[in-house]
Amino acid sequence: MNDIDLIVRPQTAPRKRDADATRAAILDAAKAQFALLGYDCAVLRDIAGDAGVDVALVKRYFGGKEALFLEALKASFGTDGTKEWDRANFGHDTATMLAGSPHRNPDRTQRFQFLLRAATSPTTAPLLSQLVQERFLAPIRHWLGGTAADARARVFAAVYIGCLVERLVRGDALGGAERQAYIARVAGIFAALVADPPEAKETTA
Amino acid sequence: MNDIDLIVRPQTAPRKRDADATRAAILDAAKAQFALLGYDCAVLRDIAGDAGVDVALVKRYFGGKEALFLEALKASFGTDGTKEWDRANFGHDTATMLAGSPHRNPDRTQRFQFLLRAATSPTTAPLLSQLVQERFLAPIRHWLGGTAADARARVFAAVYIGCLVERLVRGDALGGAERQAYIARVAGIFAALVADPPEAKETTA
DNA sequence: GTCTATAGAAAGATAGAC
DNA sequence: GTCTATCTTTCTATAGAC
Repeated sequence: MNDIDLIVRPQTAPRKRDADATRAAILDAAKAQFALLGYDCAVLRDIAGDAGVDVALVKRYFGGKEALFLEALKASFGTDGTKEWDRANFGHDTATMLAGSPHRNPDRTQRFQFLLRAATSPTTAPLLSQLVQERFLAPIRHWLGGTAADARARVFAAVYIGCLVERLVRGDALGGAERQAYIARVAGIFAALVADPPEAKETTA
Repeated sequence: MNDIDLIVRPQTAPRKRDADATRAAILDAAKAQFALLGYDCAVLRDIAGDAGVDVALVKRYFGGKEALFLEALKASFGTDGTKEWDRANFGHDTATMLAGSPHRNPDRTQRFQFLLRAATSPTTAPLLSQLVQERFLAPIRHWLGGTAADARARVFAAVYIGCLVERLVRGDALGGAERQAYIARVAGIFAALVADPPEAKETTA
């Protein structure tokens, strides 16, 4: 963040000497790098570099790459929980978010990207299936309620994930009528999943 | 495949000396390894090992890791095209496939896994966005037709991808009533996308 | 608390023997 | 056509100086 310190005093006082700040800086850089590159391609040197410190400190504060990843993982599963979801507007709000550019909500996007990469990396995937169950699928299932809640939660999660993946692949945001149609379709799918009986009509907005 | 040759004649005639067979064996092993581990984690030595040959032959036949990957990529985009999709039963058939275990259709699963890993690897992702547009999204858009075909194609692709990701994360197949509910929901979503007007009712099967 | 220096492993590329 | 041997790079991990 603020590497002016490094330039001004190169050797004598190597850094600000604040353990908590250093730790936090490393963790932030790690979350960003793991989200961007995945566990296997992320490099401790670069993470340390982004945080403005030396690699050795990563070991000092976290013990190693895997431990650092686990810490970043826990932080990225932070509760954007189902608590505050509103049954009436959820579908439309979420669809609007998914139709937009990833840059609109960089923090959320980074967290999702982190989890997607973690889930698709052969090294870290085993760590996730349980966490996904507990902290993603179970809350959705509970929030949805009703009959066949498990199946509906899975479809729900699949659509959500798929839209996010699709958004990552297409870089730019949709616009105009296509955007409106996209939102309407996705909102309709979510609405039908929230409404318990499968005969429920798709609502357009 | 047949490494008895190696055991019987260890040095004198190292292998069967069949260029085409060797090339094909390497390519098959590469497709499997890239699908399983992704570009970054896949190791040429192991690919060669699976094919029953030495690493040096990979260079000889393909030139290097990246060239080998590109070849495997082209092969994995093989046309399971929209040509033979049946408008009436497509939704239900696809949903049934998606509800099953990945082991039911290992070849298709491997191709998808290859593409998913390729799309999420920072190294290979840039190679894909164009190919995805041309050989995945465009055919779907064309097959769907009607109004807002692009938006519908994107939602279609998102649901498809999401279901496949979800299936990869949950290892085991669904069963019983949950399975039926899952199929009904997913089939309904596809049916609504195939039917042009967004006011279309979700059909259960 | 922070950095320098180095060890050790792994993997891609390449040259040359058979 | 196929394999052995080696070079070079890259990254994690660790020990030790300031």
